Amino acid sequence: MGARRPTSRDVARLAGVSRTTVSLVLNDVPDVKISPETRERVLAAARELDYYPDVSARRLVSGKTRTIALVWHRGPAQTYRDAVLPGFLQGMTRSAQKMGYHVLFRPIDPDDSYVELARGRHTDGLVLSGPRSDDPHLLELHEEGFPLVLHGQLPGTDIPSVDIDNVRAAEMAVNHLIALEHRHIVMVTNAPPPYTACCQRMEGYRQALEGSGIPYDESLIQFGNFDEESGQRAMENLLTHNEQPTAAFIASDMVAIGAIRSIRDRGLRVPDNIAVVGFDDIAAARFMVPALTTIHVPTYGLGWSAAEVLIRIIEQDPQSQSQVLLDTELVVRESCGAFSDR
Amino acid sequence: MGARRPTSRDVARLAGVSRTTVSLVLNDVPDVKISPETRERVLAAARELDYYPDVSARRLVSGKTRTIALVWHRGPAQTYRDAVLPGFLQGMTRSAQKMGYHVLFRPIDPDDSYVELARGRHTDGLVLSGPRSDDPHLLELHEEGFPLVLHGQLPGTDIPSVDIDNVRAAEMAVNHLIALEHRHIVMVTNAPPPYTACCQRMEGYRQALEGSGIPYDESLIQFGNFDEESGQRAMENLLTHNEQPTAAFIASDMVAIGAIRSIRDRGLRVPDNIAVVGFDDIAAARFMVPALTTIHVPTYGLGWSAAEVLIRIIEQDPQSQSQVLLDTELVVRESCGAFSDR
DNA sequence: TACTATCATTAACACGTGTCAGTAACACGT
DNA sequence: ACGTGTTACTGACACGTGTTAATGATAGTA
Repeated sequence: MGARRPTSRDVARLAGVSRTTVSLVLNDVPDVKISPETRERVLAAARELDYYPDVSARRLVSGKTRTIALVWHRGPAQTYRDAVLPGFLQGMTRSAQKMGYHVLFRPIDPDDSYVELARGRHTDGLVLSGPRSDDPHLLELHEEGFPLVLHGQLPGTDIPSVDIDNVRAAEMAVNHLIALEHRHIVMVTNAPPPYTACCQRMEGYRQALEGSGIPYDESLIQFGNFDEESGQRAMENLLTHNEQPTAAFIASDMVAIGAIRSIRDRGLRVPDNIAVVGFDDIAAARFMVPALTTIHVPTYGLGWSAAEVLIRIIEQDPQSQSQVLLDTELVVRESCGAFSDR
Repeated sequence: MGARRPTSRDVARLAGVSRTTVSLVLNDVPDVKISPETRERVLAAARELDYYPDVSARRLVSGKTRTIALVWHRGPAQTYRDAVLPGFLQGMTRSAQKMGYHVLFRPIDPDDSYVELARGRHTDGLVLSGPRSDDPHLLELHEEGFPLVLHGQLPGTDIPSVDIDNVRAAEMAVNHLIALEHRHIVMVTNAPPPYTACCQRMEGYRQALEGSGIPYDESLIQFGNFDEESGQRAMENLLTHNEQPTAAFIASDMVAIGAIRSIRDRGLRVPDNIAVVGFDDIAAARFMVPALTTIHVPTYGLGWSAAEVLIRIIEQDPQSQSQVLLDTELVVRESCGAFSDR
């Protein structure tokens, strides 16, 4: 009944020392001399009582929570973001755990707020994934000096961020098609132009073409919008209004699924008539027929880095590098036709 | 510089009242009379100072953290579990949020522990997903009365749990094949027999067959092991050692992907030669060719219920129902052949 | 007027920890 | 004998909140 959970005072009493000594021993405070036998007596008492210090009390006095949160904005790209979440979250949590931090998960809709996480000393810092540039709290918190890290870039701010190098990734994808002797390559973006990643991937497409002396033609680009349906429509437009391309760079696997459907609907085959390279390497890419050649995004690494950068900032580590760009990898499967010529 | 964050004492000073009054007003304590003008003065002061109460202090005194954790065991079924995580976690978090709780995410490897989450007053309760029956801490915590909810069932305990009705789901899947006039139906399980879900899905398969007077033959069952490769091997065995079946119930989509590959390798077609029904409805199921007919698992609902049940227990709500079984849905696509006869 | 009831407010304690300044006890060198 | 260090420990305060019992003021009765 009255089995109250033990406090450090109980441990002190049992070990016959003061509460201070208990704290010093259990926290291994450096530069403090405790005789070996006293130390052992304290440890034994703590073990006997199955004592665990109360984190709330500890946080109150230290002013640190040793907790960070992942604020996960929901939006139009829901299915895509669901594909990213497990890797990102696990990477972030592992990294945080390694440095002694816990992770709070907080999905939010466009309208609702997350400031209380910062304001009430709930967390020591936040990782924000998928924020809109018009987020009212974002700059406010940043200017107050509250530790923040973005997943994805927001142009025009100096808020630390973690992202992939979209330009290089897209360039790599298109270069692969060029190496397969394609010259007439269309593109469907992952999202509308307001999204930073969209423009960056277009830029990579442009650089790859120009690097090989192929003229860059904007009419060969259509904008996708995260989902299959947008890909189907975009590709339909491209096939209707242009000379038939031999290859397509679709800057999102989800969009690519729709685009491929549209190619098939015309009676054309992938990769024989049109080679396709996607972007993201979602789980389904491996299982499609033909398996999708795509850009692999290191979601685990992104989460890991996000936590690492954030915690560096929290602990005011001067060597904190604030803009991290991770490399991607091209995963060659079947849809690009690299293996199909015998 | 000295811009210390405001405390309730600052608010009290600014409003010209005592700290107690501030607390009473901001917490809307019932059965306490505060004059309207005082109340307004306090609220104004709090607004002006941008005051947010310190959660650590609040937790210390109340003894409640209003936080629950999701303990996510990693294991052999990694890719499958990654497919479940987003739905479950978001469902759990939404539900918790609605009741004023926060959610901590904690992935753990088979060896490492999670007891500190319970012991240090870190959380008020835990949702455990994918625990092994030999988990040493599990019963210990439960017997101490610490609030726990399992995702998935553990036979032989009375620990509250949330799961789908595997037996009925499997029965539904097989009945669908029977309704399509299949009589020779093989089965590949999702996992080896130690896993509860495996036996339950076998039981559903048996009940469906016997309900239609089809003899139940154990030699028509092979055990899968979460991944594609196991499915490929299992189906290969079935096709080698038995008369060729007309349909297959594969109790896991991931396993089904391998099984279908093995069917194709024999020169057979799905669903024309062999109809296939899977289980789980992972994201890829929609995109496969043919699209996979499967059992949809309400991951969001499972997470939602888990949090709901857990919080009921924490708040000692007497109407807490401790064993929840959620219904599943059969998603008819192409692989079962329901649409292929013209 | 005196006594009671209600109202609005507050002083004081408790929650469990980290840590600073201080204190005995003892050894050491001159 | 006296000052100086060192060792091993402790008393007391602080962190910011929720809450109970108490208080003064005001109104309502007899």
